[in-house]
Formats: sequence, structure tokens, C-alpha cells
Amino acid sequence: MKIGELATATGVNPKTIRFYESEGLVREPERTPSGYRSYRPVDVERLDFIRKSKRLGLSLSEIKGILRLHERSEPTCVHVRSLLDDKLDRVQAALRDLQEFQEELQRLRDAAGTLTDCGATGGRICGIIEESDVAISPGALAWIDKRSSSR
Amino acid sequence: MKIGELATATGVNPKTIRFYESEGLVREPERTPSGYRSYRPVDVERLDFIRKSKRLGLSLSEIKGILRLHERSEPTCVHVRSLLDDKLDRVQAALRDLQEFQEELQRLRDAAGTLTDCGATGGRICGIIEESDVAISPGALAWIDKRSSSR
DNA sequence: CCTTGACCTTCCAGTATATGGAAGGTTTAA
DNA sequence: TTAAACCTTCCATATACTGGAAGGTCAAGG
Repeated sequence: MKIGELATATGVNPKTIRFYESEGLVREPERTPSGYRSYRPVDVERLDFIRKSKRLGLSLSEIKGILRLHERSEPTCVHVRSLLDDKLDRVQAALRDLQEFQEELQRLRDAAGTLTDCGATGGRICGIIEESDVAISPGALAWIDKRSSSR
Repeated sequence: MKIGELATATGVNPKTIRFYESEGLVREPERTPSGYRSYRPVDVERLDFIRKSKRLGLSLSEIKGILRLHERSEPTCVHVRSLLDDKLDRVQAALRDLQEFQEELQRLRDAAGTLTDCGATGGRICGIIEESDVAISPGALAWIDKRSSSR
């Protein structure tokens, strides 16, 4: 199985498969005489595992940790449960942060909507922003950054 | 005012100030004969503006856009209002995504909690994950990535 | 005069997770 | 034989910084 076939079988971009290999998430496959990567069916399962893990919000290094445990024939369930607990805590914290941020942003937007001039006179750049006092948590701010770039 | 003093006055790391300069968010300051950057009080205001904008979830390129408008003496309020509307839409979408994700994750966690063995027999890596069917939206997934790394 | 320490300078690398492109080699079918 | 569709490696990009290395400057104290 060449890399393109593995990509089609799993829905993972060939570039991404090579990247996972460089990161140690996927084993280095055999090569054909001409240097092409040659995969086995078990590699489909491994990529599916990685994909499902990512859908749970696990990072590549967390996934790597699980795979390392498994390679040493150690049980993974206890570790995975604690990762899920951790993830759940963070999602809940983010929900709270984001909810609060949404309310503050909404208030600011409402106030800005009534202004015909945002007051950028003198040395001012934009009154809407300069008079704002929204305190977004670092976590929610981080989310905004990422979100903006992933669209 | 040297860069360290500006940093103290604004709460922005000197490295970050230099980075903003390289990105065109802060003007290139005069230099002392020995090459030190020499800032004026107006630079404090500009950095404060950047900081407040970031707290509203604006990206550096969005902030740069606002500053460019202002430099050309064009009004910024209409533009800023549309940025805020956009931001608000995304926050609301994220809240929905994240809420749904939280529920799915909670369900998975509850199911995993009752297992004494996650079923990693044969070629399996971890039954909790392999049997999961959580479909997290790309936006919320992106958030998780960023969040994990920002802590 | 010399040293010490706290500044400052530039440049390079790394963070996380890919993705796009360049430049070139291989294989398969027509 | 030639064109398309693969494959290879290496480098750059996105985001918003942050850390470190190697070295210059400045003020105070001995």
C-alpha cells in the first residue's frame, strides 16, 4: 500500500502522514526499491486511532503518550480516563470564559451601535476600542486567535 | 524612554514590542547614538490601543488594518463595528460547538468510567477511544489544540 | 581604572499542526 | 515516447510571541 492509498483509506492527507512519521506517531514503513513508502493494513488502524483521538481533542503528544504505553504493553485505560477528565475540565472552563466574553462583547457592540462617530478625534485611534474595558481570559483569547486562523 | 521603560509602562514584554515593530504595528523609534530604541509618550498610547484591541479578540493583522486606516485619516468606526460583529458571530458559533462537544465528551467519559478494562486486546490500542464516536467541529477542535498549548 | 550588573542590540530557533510549493525521480497507460 | 499521476526531500508559511546566544553600553562602586 503506497502513501496515497493509505491516505484515501483513512482520509488523512499524505503530507500529514509523513508529518506523523516525522513526529513518531506512525512507524517508518518499508520502502520499495525506488524509495516509495510501503504500508501494511495495520497502519490503517493506527491512523484511524490517531484520527479518533484527535476528535476527542487529544494533542499529538498526548496521542503519542498513549501509543508509547501500548507499545510497552502497558494498560492505557487509566491514563486515557485521566486525559478525558482533564479535557472535560478545560472544555467546561472554556465554556464559562467564552460565555462571559460573549456577554461583554455583546455589551460593547450594543454601545458602539448607537454611536454615529466613534470619537477618533485628536490623538485617538478608535473610541469604541479605547473606551472598552473587556477583560477576556487568556484561554478564551487563545481560542479566538486559533479560531480566526483556522477558517 | 528606553524599551524597558516602555515595557514597564504598558505591561508589554520588550521582546513583544520589538516583534510588533517588525510586524509594522509600532513605528520604528529614533535611536540613541549607541543604537538604543528611544520612545515617546505617544508610543505608550499606541501599545495600550494594541493591548485593548487584543483583549477584544482582534488579531494582529486586524489591529494593523485599523491602524492603517487611521494613518490615512480614514474613519475606523464602521470597520471596527464589522470586526466586532464578526467576532461575536464566531464566539456564538464556538459556544454552540463547545456545548455540544462537552456533552459528547461527558457521555464518553461516563461510559468509560464503568469499564474495568478498556478492551485493549488483540491489535487494539484503547477501547475507550476506538469505540468512541465523538464528532467535534473543526472550530472547537482547533480551540482544544490552542488551549492545551497555552497553559 | 576596572569590574559588576543591568540594561540594550541582532539573529536564530522553537512552539503546534499541518499544508503548499519547488525540483526532481518513478511508474503506468496510451 | 510521452504524458499523467504518482512519489521523494527540503523549505516556507500561518499565529503571536518567547528564549537563548553572543556581544555592546552604561552607571555605580571599589
